Amino acid sequence: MSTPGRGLHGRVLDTLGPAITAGEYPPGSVLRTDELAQHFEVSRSVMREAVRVLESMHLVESRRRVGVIVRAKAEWNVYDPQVIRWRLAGADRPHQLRSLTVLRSAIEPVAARLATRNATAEQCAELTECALGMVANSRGHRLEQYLVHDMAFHRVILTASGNEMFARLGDVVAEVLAGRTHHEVMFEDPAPAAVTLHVQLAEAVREGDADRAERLTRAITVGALEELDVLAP
Amino acid sequence: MSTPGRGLHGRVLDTLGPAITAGEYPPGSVLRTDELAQHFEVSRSVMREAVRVLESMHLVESRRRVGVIVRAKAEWNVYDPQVIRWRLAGADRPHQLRSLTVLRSAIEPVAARLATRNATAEQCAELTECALGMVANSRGHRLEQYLVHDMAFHRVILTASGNEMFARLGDVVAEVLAGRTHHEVMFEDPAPAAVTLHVQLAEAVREGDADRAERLTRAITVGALEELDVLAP
DNA sequence: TGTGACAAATAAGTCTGACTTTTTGTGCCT
DNA sequence: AGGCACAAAAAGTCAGACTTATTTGTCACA
Repeated sequence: MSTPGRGLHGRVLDTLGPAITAGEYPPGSVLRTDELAQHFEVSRSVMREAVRVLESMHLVESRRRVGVIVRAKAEWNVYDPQVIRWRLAGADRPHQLRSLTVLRSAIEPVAARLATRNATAEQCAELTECALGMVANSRGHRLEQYLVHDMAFHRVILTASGNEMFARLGDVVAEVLAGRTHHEVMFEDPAPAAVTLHVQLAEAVREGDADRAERLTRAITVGALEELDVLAP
Repeated sequence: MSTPGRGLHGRVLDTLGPAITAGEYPPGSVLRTDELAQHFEVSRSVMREAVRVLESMHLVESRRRVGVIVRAKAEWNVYDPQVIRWRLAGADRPHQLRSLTVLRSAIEPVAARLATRNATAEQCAELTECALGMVANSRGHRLEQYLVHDMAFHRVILTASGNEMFARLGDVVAEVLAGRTHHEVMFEDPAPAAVTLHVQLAEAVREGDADRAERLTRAITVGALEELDVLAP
């Protein structure tokens, strides 16, 4: 996923970013650029670039004569895909996963409703294709293939909504879905009911039935939330 | 609002960021760091820091032997508050405002529902206070004071939801509300119906009536959408 | 004519050292 | 106690030299 190690400063971020988002430095902690540069064995210019990136994510704040101050969690740019990845890779992964699933439950029903108005013929076809792919891989422990189609399905819905803010959540939703398959307990085949819902949703979008599309999507996301409650009570 | 001019690289971003988000450089355009540094009359190190920030926002991509490539709009981190501000300040402000209002219409009803479960006593009190403030300033062209309470109201709802992803949209919603008052045509006092809805919503949250809270919030956001349709058909 | 390897050109990337600027704390003086 | 001047500290800025990856063009060879 993404692009690890695009330059020295990226290498630094790969360890400093997760450390900060994991809460290893309590808010208000002060880091000094020179010390960090020494610690990571990079030049000050490289370290400064890394700090600038952290600053643009609102993870830290750089102040003259003081140093680099770690900001409180409430100020972080939690929609930054990089921040999301770091947090999903860290200790509060379950908490983060829940937050994102709740976000999905708010966004996706509305996106589906909009998709019934804005989806192109190609997008409708793609949707049906994805749904069929899910059906085809819903039995016999073909979880990996199922996941591919599931991620594609939701991405198409979000894109077809025609709202750029929704569309950009495609990566996030994909990450959540992938997380469920890869990290959580997921030995069994997906629930048949969920598969059916996706097929019906593709139908509803194709037919332009906004209410039905919204209702079906709500059912899907409620299912995802309940699944979370079972796994992490 | 935010922090303009936090260093030289910030000054550079203040003009380069808006230029890129305004679409002045078509996707695929190649910028050269050295030329930019000359143009802005800063050293290369400062220019590099600015580029790193743009890169972390996925506005550009830096490639060796090639230069700094402007990414397609679809790749931008459109949830980055800085990007949102730049775009709201630019030419496609109406389009951006609509995207954000649709986002509100998806998020806020769910946030309000959650708030009925998670809001603290203080937050309920604050909510009522804001609603009263809105009532008190709803007549006689006290738009500025009305706005302050309106922004605070929605911020409390989002925070009280207990979901950090929702909470972080407080700034965005505030920006949208402020935009409506300051930039759009807004000579008249707010619609009495809207004011009433806020008062009732504060009530519903206090009483823990989830369905009513969600329904009322939906009414508020639908109102905001209709208002947009009237102003920019 | 096409293809492969090799060389040159290019722009980003990195490092270092010197210098500037802002902020904070301290301690002296009233 | 209050305020003012001075000194220290750390980020910020700059310039220049050097490194490295990548692209592109060329030339020989099949």
